[in-house]
Amino acid sequence: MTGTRREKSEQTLAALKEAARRQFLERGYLNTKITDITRAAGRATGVFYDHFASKEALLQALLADMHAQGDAEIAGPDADGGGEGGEQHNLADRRHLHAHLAAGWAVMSANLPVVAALYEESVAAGPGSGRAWQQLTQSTEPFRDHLTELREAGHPLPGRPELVAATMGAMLSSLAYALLPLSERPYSDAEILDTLTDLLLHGIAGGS
Amino acid sequence: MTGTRREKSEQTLAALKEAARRQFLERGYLNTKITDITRAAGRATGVFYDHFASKEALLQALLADMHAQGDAEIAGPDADGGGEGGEQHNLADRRHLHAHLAAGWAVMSANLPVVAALYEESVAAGPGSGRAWQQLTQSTEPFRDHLTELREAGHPLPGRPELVAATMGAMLSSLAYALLPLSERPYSDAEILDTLTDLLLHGIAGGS
DNA sequence: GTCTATAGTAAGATAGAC
DNA sequence: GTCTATCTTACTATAGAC
Repeated sequence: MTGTRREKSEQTLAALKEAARRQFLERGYLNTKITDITRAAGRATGVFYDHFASKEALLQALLADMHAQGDAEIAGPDADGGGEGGEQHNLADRRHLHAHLAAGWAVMSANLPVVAALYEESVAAGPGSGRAWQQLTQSTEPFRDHLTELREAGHPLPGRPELVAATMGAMLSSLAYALLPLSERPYSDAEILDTLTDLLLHGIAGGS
Repeated sequence: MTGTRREKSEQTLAALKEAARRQFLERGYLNTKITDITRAAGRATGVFYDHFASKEALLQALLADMHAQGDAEIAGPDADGGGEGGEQHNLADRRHLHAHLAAGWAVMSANLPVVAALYEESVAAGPGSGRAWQQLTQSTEPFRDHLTELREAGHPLPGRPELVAATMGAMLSSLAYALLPLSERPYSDAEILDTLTDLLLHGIAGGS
């Protein structure tokens, strides 16, 4: 019974999504046309609109899939398996900071087509739109909260938590967009994460 | 004698460029159509092609203007007025680092329409193109050189100079694109620069 | 040099057959 | 549900008058 209408539809839906992910990564989200997706999925052009209202709607669906998949927040590994409930997250602790950065990096790495597409979308909205700043503050909320705790615990910070968090996020996402898609990557994930951790923890002056 | 053909042409050229800058900032480079530019300049559509072959060519012209204007390198204030020739640039010194960041920030601020447009262009090229990484390494060459010197002088760094430089550049440019165009800016330039300086110098742990 | 008018192109979106 | 064929729109780019 692989031939019911329902099943065929789901197969097509999945094929479209998978094709879109591939195209978004290869051509970029902005450059990908509806026909690129249907062709890559081996379907006719018209089929697209039986499943999605637009390319933007498709991206939102992919985003929902990503969230449903559990890799919830871009910088919030708080729900990691085995983590004790009330455990303190001290960002000033090297292990914790490294874990946070690694988690964010892993999420972006695993969902690169979607993450990169969202990034392109927010940039394409134009400077005046304010979407870049909006997305930055939204996606770094977990960072900001941890930094606020840190400050309230008496730890001095280089600036207001929201600004520091946004700065860290700008660094992470921008670097991920530049480095992760490369076929010949000049640095390993481990080296990047170590460098980011040390830079954020002790700065240039602090050394490794 | 304000009516020679030559003069009229130059006026139109200038009007087109100025209109383009305004439109790039308001609508974003990618969203700006040729007709948006000519309309904003108060000229007919066809005129555009008498001066530029395409929107990309126009952007290159604006970039050339920016360079010609003297604000040469995005992070190289080495040619600052009054600077002694052989003066050492120690990035690990707070004043020097702050000056470098401030110079880069000022260039971006003064040429925001062009800088933002180039940023949009490199992102729109798509992840697979590698243009994002290319632009990042290119624009942070001065940073990299200074960091290399620092390392050779025995100063420990959080990672390889090129990677650290690219990371700093990613932070700067991404933050500038998000914050500078906002009509109601949540942070002053001074606060941003102080925060960036302290973060890069001593990290989260170091405090201000 | 600049204008108006229009040709050309590419992509989004839909209608109706199967 | 999916296909082919087509309509529509928006923009780029050019031609020719002034």
